Amino acid sequence: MFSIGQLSKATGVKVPTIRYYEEIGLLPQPGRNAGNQRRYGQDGMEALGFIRHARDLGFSLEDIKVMMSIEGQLGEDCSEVHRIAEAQLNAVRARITRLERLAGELERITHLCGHGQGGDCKVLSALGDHGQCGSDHG
Amino acid sequence: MFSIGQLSKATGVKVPTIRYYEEIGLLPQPGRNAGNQRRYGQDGMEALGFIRHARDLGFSLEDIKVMMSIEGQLGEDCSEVHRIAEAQLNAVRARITRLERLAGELERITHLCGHGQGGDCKVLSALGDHGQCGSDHG
DNA sequence: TGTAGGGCCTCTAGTCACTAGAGCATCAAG
DNA sequence: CTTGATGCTCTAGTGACTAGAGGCCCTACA
Repeated sequence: MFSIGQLSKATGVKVPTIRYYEEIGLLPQPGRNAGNQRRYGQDGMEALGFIRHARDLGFSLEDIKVMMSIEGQLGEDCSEVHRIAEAQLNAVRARITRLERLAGELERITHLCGHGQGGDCKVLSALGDHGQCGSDHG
Repeated sequence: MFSIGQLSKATGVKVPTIRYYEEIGLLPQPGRNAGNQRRYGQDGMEALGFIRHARDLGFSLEDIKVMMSIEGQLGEDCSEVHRIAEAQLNAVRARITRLERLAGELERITHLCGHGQGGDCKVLSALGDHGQCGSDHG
């Protein structure tokens, strides 16, 4: 039996975040001790570990809710989980592509700058004028 | 002179977003016509273009506010803008690195799956157990 | 047994960058 | 003169938390 603070330390999820997950129905309500404090068992630990890992992988809480509702069902239907995971993979890949273009553009922009020697700042004008961009980000 | 709708179409920034930028002091308050409707000139167009471009590059509105306050000052001090842009570049690069690790992990996870033929779902167990991860994401 | 301090409780409100909707006024075209 | 699009303000909602107030509880130590 862990207190919320012990659970927090063990999983790296902050105490108010754990309570928030409970509030939105992502974590089941744990038992309470005589003084109305939350007491978690191994299952609570595992559920929170699942959420934490999935959040690290960029899944939304909504996606996680769906996956958790599927988990533990008789003859778990993997196809929905698979669909969610693949959608997430595609989203991540798209984000990478976009960010790489942005990095290129930012690199170009920062190299324009003479580091504050005064005069007009090319960084600012580059930011102000999309037409100067090498690539078609955004 | 443009209406807010024309400005929106020209820049691709939605009408409520333009009003929001004005509300938080990012865009100067434009003039109004007899019927209290906003009327923008070329300067408004340019300011919004600057914001839009910088947002596309991932700058926060706070960063943009600083950059805009620097812009137009006598002997613009480029160093602050440069610092912001470089910090932004570093942040973008870090995000790319992280996302690449996530993509690898997601790829690994989705490939575990037999597409819903029943039985226990390895995607779910992979998500539940960080120890299964190949890399040290998150 | 008393007490000090941490941890825990609920509740409200704030964050960022918008987005949606209500309910009304105004504008431009026919 | 009417109609429908566009505009106005205001409030509230989004996601995923985070911060703070004001109080209760638990544990360790004297």
